[in-house]
Amino acid sequence: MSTNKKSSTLSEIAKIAEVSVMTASRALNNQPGVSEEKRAEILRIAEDMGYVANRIAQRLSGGKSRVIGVIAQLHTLYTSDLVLGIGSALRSSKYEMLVYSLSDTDSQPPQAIVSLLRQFVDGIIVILPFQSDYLVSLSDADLPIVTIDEGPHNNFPKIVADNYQGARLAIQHLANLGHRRIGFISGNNQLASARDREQAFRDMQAQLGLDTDPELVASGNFLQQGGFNAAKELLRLSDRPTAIFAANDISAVGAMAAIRDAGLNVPEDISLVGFDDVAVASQIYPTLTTVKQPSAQMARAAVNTIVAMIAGIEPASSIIVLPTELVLRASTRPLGEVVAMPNSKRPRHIKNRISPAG
Amino acid sequence: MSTNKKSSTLSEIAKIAEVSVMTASRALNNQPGVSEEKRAEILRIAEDMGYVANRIAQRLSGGKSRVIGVIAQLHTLYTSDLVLGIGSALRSSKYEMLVYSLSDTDSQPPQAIVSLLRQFVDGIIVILPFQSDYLVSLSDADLPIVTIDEGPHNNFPKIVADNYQGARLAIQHLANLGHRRIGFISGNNQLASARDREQAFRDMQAQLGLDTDPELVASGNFLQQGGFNAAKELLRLSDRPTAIFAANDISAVGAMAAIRDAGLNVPEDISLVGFDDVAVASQIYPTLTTVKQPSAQMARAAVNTIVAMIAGIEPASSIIVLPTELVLRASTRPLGEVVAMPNSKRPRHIKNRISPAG
DNA sequence: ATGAAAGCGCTAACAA
DNA sequence: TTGTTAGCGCTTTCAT
Repeated sequence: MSTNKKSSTLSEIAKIAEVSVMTASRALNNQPGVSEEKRAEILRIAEDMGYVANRIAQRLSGGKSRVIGVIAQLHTLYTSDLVLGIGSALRSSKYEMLVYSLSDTDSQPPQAIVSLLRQFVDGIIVILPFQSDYLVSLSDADLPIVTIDEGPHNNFPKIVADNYQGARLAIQHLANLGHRRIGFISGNNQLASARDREQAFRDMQAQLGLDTDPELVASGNFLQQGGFNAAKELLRLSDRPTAIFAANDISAVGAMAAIRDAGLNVPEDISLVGFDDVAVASQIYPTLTTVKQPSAQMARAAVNTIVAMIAGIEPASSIIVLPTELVLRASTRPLGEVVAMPNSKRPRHIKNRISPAG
Repeated sequence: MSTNKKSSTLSEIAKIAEVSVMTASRALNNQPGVSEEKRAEILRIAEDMGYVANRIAQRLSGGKSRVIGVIAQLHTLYTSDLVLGIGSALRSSKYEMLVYSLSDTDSQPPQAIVSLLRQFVDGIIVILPFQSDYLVSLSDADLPIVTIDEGPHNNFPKIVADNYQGARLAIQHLANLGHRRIGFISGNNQLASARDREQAFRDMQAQLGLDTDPELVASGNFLQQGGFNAAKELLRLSDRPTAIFAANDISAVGAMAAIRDAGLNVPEDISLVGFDDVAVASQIYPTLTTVKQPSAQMARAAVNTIVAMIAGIEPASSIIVLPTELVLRASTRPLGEVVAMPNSKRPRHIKNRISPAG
């Protein structure tokens, strides 16, 4: 089929086709100004020689590289999901994706990377880490940027999940099950998502007439250890909560460990709800009731937005909010329901069996 | 500080310093042929103007981009760990990392990406997916390539974990606990790692005089669902195994679900061991005894190798094998040991009624 | 020690 | 419709 010798150049193609480089360029880029015969001929030759345009050169000469840069903290499960989603959304476009992974200690990319990306890519999708101040250093560029999630100093178009509504669903669910004393494990409040979830919790406390002791809010950090510590605190309360809502799934995993550590069971003694619906939520035991972020849709929205911006179309709205959804699993149950517990099987009040698939 | 206007160019720096572009280039690249005064002067100005070299241009003109490409399947937990490790290993070097994420359906990158990377990066680290045939299309390039894990058609320097030894450790551990009837859930046998682990299992069966019924080997695929199905098979055996060794952690997670589904408990009824030591291994309940892959070391070795190759140093050995290690957790226990179950540890039997709030 | 010239592979802008 | 001329920002080679 195609000889894969040394990645031929445009001028080689042009020479063989006996046309100028520009004609070859136009033909290959589907631009007008080439006769159909020549175009076909050139395309054939290019195909034949396995020609692949050099994006570096294209970019340097003022063109597009057709590469989208993604900046993300890959060690965060939820962020990984988003990156995967962006990847597949991009696959149906003519763009490729290259990812820069923030280290877990760095909360912002080194200047070198920012410049590198700016030089090379046509647009950047940033999945916001805890700190996003560095974004301002990008803002004067003519490079399209879209962010997922919202942080301070963020003037770019953003894609967010409806965190507030999602958290409301979670609390409502617990309230429906009869819980009135619900603990909350907060996230990292530098992130709007964390603040929204907490606000929803507080609003629902008032709205539904739940217990409102301040000690019912324990501060976490979106990490497992933080969830563990926060849950420990909640369990130490003289009148401990009958349910806990953790600001994300990983915190909930930590909380579950703390609950077990205290000799209690989920959901018999304490119902537990997370947020995100990352893979581990359906892998742990009991499986975790959680609020699903629409990460695939968010990824697609981010891709659509950035592609439009690259095409010169300003996004209609500077913020797109996507709906969240409650996923019922086995970590919640009605308060006070008396259950017979067979030795061999855990009681299951929710029909969801353990799903083997992630 | 540094004005961040429009990313100044070499010629601007040169003009201000009143030298030629070449002199500026030499100064900034630490090359000989510049007087110390001029060098200092130029460096100062560059610093001052926030000059950042354009790697695209550097690369196009035959230089290095100082970027390492990584090709990986990010949706695999273990692979993610490796990528993170590569990132941090690289952080202490002058290289940056850009990741291309294979989709879970594609097992090889599109030609476009391969060309793109070849044009842009100084070297590529490939974390092998199940199929790696595409590697051959790279082999005639003068681009340094290192792979992690081993697949077919792989003539590049490779970094691997000692899968064989690790699996031996796992089986030995189970045998030490008294298990004689051990089931095995295989991985994807296109991968050498999967084959090595299975071989170790078979060798140990013979060596330790364990039960060797062929039905004790159930075929999985390194995925959760595969582990689930395989475990189901093993549990259906009339004389079912007392312990199961899964070829990776995700399979083990699936197996654990299957075991619970059958009304059995880990580790009381069945001991379970995984492989990899990904995050979920310590997040599930009970925590999973597993064989830890030295992913940080592997990442570092890959980085060292690729950096050396870029510098023109051929690696001493074409394969580097790093040791694995058994991590003891809660999913294994001595066969037949009668355990008293303290109320606080065995959740199933306790019944902490919660008084209604109010 | 310094600089001028040429070119990497491509694409805008302008001729013909 | 086609080709020519620049030039992206840098580095190599070859002068000086």
